[in-house]
Amino acid sequence: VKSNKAPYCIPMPPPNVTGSLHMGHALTMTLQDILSRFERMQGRDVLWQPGTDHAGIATQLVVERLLEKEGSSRHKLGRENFLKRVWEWKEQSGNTITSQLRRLGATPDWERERFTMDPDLNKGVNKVFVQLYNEKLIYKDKRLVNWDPKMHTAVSDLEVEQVEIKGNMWHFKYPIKGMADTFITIATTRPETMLGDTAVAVHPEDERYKKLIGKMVVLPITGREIPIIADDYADPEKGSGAVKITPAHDFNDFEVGKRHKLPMLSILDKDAKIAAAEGAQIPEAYIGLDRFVARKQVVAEIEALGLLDKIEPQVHAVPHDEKSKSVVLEPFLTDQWYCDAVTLAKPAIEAVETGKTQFIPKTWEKTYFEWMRNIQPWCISRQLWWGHQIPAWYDDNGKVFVAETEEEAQKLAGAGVKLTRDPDVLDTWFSSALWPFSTLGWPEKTEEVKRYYPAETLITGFDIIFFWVARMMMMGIHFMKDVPFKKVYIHALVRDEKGQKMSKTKGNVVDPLDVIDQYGADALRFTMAALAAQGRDVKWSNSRAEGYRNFATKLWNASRFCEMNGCALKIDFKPQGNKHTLNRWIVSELAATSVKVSDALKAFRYNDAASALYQFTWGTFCDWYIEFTKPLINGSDAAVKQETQDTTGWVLDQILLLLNPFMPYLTEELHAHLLGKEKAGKEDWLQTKMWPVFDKAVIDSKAQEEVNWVVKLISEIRSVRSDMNVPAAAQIKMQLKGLNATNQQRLNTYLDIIKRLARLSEVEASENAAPKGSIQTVIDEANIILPLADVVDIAQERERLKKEIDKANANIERINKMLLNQAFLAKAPEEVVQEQTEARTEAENLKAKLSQALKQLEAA
RNA sequence: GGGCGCUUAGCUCAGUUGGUAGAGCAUCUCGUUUACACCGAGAGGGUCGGGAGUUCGAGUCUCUCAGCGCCCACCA
Repeated sequence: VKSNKAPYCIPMPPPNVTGSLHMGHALTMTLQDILSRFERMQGRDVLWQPGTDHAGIATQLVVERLLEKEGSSRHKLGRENFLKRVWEWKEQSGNTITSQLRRLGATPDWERERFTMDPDLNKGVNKVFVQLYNEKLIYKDKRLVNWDPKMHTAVSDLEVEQVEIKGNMWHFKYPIKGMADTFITIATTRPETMLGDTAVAVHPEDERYKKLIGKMVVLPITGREIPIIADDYADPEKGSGAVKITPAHDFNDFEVGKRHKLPMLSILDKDAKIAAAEGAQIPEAYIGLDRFVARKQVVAEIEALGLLDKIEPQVHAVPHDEKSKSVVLEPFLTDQWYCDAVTLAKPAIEAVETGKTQFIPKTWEKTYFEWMRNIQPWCISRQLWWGHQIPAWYDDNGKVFVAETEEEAQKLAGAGVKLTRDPDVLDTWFSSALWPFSTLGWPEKTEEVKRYYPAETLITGFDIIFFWVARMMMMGIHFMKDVPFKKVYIHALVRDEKGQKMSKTKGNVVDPLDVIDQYGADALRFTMAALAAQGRDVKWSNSRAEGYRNFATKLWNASRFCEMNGCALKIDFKPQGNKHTLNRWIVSELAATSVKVSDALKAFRYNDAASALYQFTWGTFCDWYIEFTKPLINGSDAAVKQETQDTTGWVLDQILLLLNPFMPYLTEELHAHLLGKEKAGKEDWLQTKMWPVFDKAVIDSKAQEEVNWVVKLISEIRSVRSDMNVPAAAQIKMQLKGLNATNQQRLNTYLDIIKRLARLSEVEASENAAPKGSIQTVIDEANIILPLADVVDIAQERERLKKEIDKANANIERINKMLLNQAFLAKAPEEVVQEQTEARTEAENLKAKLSQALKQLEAA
């Protein structure tokens, strides 16, 4: 704790221990690292809190597969040994991801690394559970859950993926008791569930069935009698208008069943095989059949009974487990622990409404609200072994005692009462929900809790807004009486170049480690920043990465240039002391860039920050400044030479500083180099330096104007030369006609530079008429005349001038359309009118000069 | 069914209060200059998905149509 600095906390979304670095990590961690480094350079006491998540199901699956290969299983091992095995695996392989993060250059506070199943974090989990239980915000309930018949566990609604499957709609005729040859037809996509039907529902207003309400149906196969009930749920428009009700195997039917107090017959076991349910009267032949086998069996028997009305092929959505994909989940009636999310969500919604927590971009708040306002009870128990075992104990009568430890539970139950612990574990997201404070040592009253809660910023992907962000909000507010973070920056997901989600099955996965091998970690990071515009997705592009690798090389070469030309870094260099315009200019441009970059980062506009740095470094510094100053460095004016060398070295170092959050490896290396050291000591590290803030005095707008004119002149000459196919090697003459005093002065000052960069042999400012066979162009008030009598192609020059004149004409016309419009003059702001008027004058001036040049050409 | 978003140069994308459309890559031309060919100089290329509206003025605001994508819910 560096107590003299303002704290800045950013909790790292803990990657799964099972994971290895993928592009999504590379993106999110890069963005977090850039921000962490940036804030550190602002002098903040930054805590970027790292750690890993135990990832219940995922990890258990990994180890179970391992066991399977060994011919063993978790059941053979038993719970205790199995857990031992998982821990062993975690010790060996669990830090793969964190070491990969180091390769990426991520700099969280590694010494504070936490794991969601660390002892102190477990303590927090138990405390939260017990308190919520005592507040009646956690309770046990028998409801339908999505059941995974392979893993034998409840699965979160959020982890259910609806997959479109080609199936059938079977229409069955159910006979009505006491009415010979009268049937009521129902339709179903899951015939086997009919064994558990406990009613048939029709709409109360449905004329077709009104008279049947209250009658009994004799359920085929089982012979059970079930009532025909009236319920709004039955939609007369759908199917036959009559619907079978299977409360224990369908979420809607469950609600209907509750309304009508229907029996709930659970006819499947944990493996989703048909099981004998009390009172269900399922024939012996069905018991133990797999659900899909039973389906065929039921259909066959119904058909044999002559009760099959028809079969229609139909595509319908079937719930699958998001992770394993292959497993069809089953609505299953079980006892589970629930958390009263409805209650907890209220203040969490309010916190975002009042702006205590802000989403960036703001549009994600809608997503958050949408879910939070319709939130369902959160099923927090899982029938797994790997995770936080629920701190609840039962006596022989099934009475439950919830306490943080077994001793306390025993106290509650009374001495001598034999207690058995609830075997279930908590949903992984339960412990992740506590991450912003559990990692700081809560429930202990630590310095860190006081200092770093709430966090300033959370950076994460939109895919876990519900899973994680929302839950942290609920738990944070409930237990800490304050939001867990003030800002949530939601970034997109990384997709491939075609916008497809990366997946192993599609084979379009880009491995960030391969990218690092190929282009370097710095290039990967810079690319991520450059691609991270606040849109929906980040499409990975190898060509972009290649471009930024080139950028790194460019910077490296610039540094080499500095070294070769005596441009060293002087620690006490003061840019405001510069005298030469070029040096004053580059410092001004640098200052402007620095502001752009920090403004962009403060607004999470990483791409803007990246492009400002790219442009300044490559365009302004390398392409112009270094080229401009070569003559100065090789020149005879010792004072100017020294100042230029010092400025060059210093600006390069400032670039390294600004670029350090993005490209930490290269910039540190070059910085050390600039200091003349093989390897820099800690005290020299850029990441410990302050972000440059420039005095306004350093910005010299006159210098900027002046140099911009020179740039424009050179560009103009180069463009014409190229257009007219003047050989690059040819040194030609130039005459400037009509030059005003200011620019004449500038011309003299930069004569050498202009000659060098525009490949000119002689330059003169004179009012003489353009010699025959010249090519001409215009810069502001002056004509640029390049006499090339022997080389120039008159016809080509004529074409070129005409084209330029056309352009000027079009421009004038466009502006006239505005300026001759009374409504525009009346309603547009004065400054816009002014602007356009000036633009017109300029364009007319240009046109006049070009036309004159054309006339001269024709005359010659 | 409800919600969100996207459609801008050949490709991938920027474009923050409405005021003459930008970048990288790709393409084409030319390369003198010992920091750099992972380079330098120059050029071409867009009626901003279609239509309507608001406005003096729309890539930018509103409506509408079309195509694409995502999320949630449902599917007897």
